[in-house]
Amino acid sequence: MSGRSDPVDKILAQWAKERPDLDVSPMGLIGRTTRLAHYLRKAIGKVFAEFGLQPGEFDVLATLRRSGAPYQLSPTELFKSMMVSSGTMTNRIDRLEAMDLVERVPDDRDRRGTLIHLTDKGFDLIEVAVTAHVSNEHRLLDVLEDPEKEQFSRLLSKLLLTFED
Amino acid sequence: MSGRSDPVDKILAQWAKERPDLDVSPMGLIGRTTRLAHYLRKAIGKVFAEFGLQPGEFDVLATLRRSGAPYQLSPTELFKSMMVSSGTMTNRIDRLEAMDLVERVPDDRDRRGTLIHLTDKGFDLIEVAVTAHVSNEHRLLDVLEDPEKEQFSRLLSKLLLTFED
DNA sequence: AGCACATGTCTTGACGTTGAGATACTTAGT
DNA sequence: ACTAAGTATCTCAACGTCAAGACATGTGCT
Repeated sequence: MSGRSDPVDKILAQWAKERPDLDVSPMGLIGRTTRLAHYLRKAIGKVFAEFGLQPGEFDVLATLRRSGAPYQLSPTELFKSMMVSSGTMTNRIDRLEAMDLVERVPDDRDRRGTLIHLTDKGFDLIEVAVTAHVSNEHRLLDVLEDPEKEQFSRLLSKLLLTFED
Repeated sequence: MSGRSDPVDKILAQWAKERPDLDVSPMGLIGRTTRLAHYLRKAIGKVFAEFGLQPGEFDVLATLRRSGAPYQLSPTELFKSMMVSSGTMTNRIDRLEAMDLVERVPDDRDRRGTLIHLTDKGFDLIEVAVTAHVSNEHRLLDVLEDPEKEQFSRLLSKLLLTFED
């Protein structure tokens, strides 16, 4: 059988009673996904806060870090990879620059462009922050067995691919 | 094997190269979840917009509708069930009231309280909006086989329950 | 070369949400 | 009855995000 009931089950039961003409089963899957994302975001954000970072700021530093040496990307590469608007990225970079975690350097190849470069201070910070973050993520997924995690990822990926095209 | 690769796989590969000391596998599951939630939110919001509603406004109307006759709940019941702050709920109710979709009525049993009541206009609107919404949700999950949906829901629920306590 | 269109970044105003606090009312204990 | 703590709702300032547009530079076509 399926496990204990969660709040989403109650919602589905209400709809079944009020609108028996509708098959509201997709609400279960979608509602749980958005709800889970909400909790994950919150739990993960707590760790970021310990390092004085907001989620969006962490994302920028992490993206620069994992891009490898020389740890710099253009604002456009950054905002496209994290699905936010260009204006949002400008603001994030402004804040990170004020904290001396990144710096704007002119792009020699394209005089319209700027490259966002991780400073030494930014590198050191994201290095420890990522370690704590990943450890936290392990903890959050602790209830799932390894095969469950794999299956979960497979299903997520299958659905995700219908959007990423 | 697992299906085609998605953008999250690229992120994991980058981390594997840059930080081989870390087991970043939870990033895969969590990253896909938040990413999926982002796309779902966007795709679902389009349908709401067709009815002149924002996601949060739709949520309020839908919660009132599925609560059954007499279609009224207190602001506190509303904001707690949808995990937003009380201030957010005040704003949403203000907007819905300006559209004549809900009305504030005094609570006889508790003079501090107010009950948010779905107007006839609000009822008629959410009735058609929910129908369109559910149909849209079916479409969004079309790629998944029925057993996959069940498994997906089970895994989501298992993880979700670790937060809802 | 010259011109039209595309691209990169930043600016601006508006929006929804948050969290802290204010106010009014209720409940429970003495 | 009275008081202290709790509850319900709203207010307010701050914040991050977005969408549209401005401006500068780059690219491709004739």
